[in-house]
Amino acid sequence: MKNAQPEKSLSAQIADAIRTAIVDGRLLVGDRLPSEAELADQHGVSRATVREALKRLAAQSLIRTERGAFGGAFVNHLSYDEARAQQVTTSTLLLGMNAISFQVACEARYALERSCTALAAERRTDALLDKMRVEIETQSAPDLSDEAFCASDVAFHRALVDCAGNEVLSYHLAGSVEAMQPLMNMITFTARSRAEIIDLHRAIVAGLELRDVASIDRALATLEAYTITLGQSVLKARATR
Amino acid sequence: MKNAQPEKSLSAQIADAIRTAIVDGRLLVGDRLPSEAELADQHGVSRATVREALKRLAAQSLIRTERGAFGGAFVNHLSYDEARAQQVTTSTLLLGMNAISFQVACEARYALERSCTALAAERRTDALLDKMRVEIETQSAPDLSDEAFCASDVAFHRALVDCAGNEVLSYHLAGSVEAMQPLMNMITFTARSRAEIIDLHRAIVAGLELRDVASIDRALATLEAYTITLGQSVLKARATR
DNA sequence: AGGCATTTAAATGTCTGACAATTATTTTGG
DNA sequence: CCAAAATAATTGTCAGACATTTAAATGCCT
Repeated sequence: MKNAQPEKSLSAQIADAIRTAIVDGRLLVGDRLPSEAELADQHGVSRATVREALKRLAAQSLIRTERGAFGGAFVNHLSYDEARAQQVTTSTLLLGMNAISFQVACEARYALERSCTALAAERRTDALLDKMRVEIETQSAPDLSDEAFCASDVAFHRALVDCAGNEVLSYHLAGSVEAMQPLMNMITFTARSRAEIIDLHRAIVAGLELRDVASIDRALATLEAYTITLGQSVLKARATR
Repeated sequence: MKNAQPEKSLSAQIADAIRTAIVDGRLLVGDRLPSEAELADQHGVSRATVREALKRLAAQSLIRTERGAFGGAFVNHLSYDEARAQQVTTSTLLLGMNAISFQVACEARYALERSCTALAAERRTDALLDKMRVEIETQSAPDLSDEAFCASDVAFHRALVDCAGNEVLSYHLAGSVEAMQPLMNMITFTARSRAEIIDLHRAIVAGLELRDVASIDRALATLEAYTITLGQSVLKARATR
């Protein structure tokens, strides 16, 4: 069994040691780490090296630091929002760097989204349905920018996954769908295509209201097919330009 | 519009600036950043501060550093494996810290997994089916440790999502499912329960072979219900102990 | 005793300058 | 022409210093 990285930098090694302690539960949420000076002593390195290690952990939101007396580095309580923000950053970058075709991205997005329809139909609340109706209203504004339309679209689908009433599922789905948004944004929406999309959004809300899973799935499938068509026409237009 | 963090540390600000440049595409994969000394000059800070900023970015796999002449910090090509590893770290920690009930985790896991069944049935390859059969064989070994059984279970489900033949979907699903494994591991498997699970795995493979989506979904639903039952009995045993 | 201002101490944030270690390139020597 | 040695650029690490922040301790006045 060989070591994967025989000689990582000291700051990376120290970061790994602390990270492992956190993941394994030897350090609990809210625990305070020793001061930088103490850590430097314990590991036999300089304070600068310890600080680089701590910054690595801070970048992963594993710890937070507070200044002043009785400050220091504390094991952070990772919130759903923080975790999702990180997931979105990583995933967005990954997708942006790997020449993903629009069709593959679209297929993945709607496949993921369909995973919550059964639970969403069962558990949808009036508050979330209202939220979705409000977003549909927003999307219907004739002078809305493409950017704002997309933002409202994300909010709409976010509400849809929240309908499933499972916070873990919401976290994963919202992160995944949000990360794909830059790829989805390749499309420019005409008034006509916006109207089509809004109609499908209405169908989704109606399906949720009636707890009719099949109709929601049909609407999502139609939305997927329509989005792919739009994407292809955009690509074709670019190619012949 | 107020600034969220009016005064972040300089190293955090510099890290943000570089991160934004990467995400926005002003820095491309493979590009070399200026040397630490140059960055220090450009931002009017010391080299130590720049180094802390770079370590933050390295922790997110956004850059990699090479030593020596013509070394430096390079914009990293994020691979699916690296991205998934990070996603799993973050998600695992999030789920471990937030008192997620076993039932909620289980429900989310199988909901996500079901999102790929239709595509998987359509596109499954013989190679992946064989892989799944091999894992079933592994799981059938009578002297297998719980740990090894779980590892093989993960590999089996990983192959299932790969059947969908969509790399983006594989990335999201594999990461999500893997992150939930520690929660799933609360269960200790008896010989009897292992046999039940293996039967359901066989049913999944058979369903894929016949491209029978409904039977795969049934098997997954049964697996979900059975897993939740197992989890509840474990919890009950602990409570009365 | 109680409240307010000041001091103090502990910690992180930053800077400076130095040296070690690494590595591609260049030079040198045969 | 090729191999060995010198070179230069760059990151990794260290030591020490000072600035800044913040909670607690202290002291003073009412």
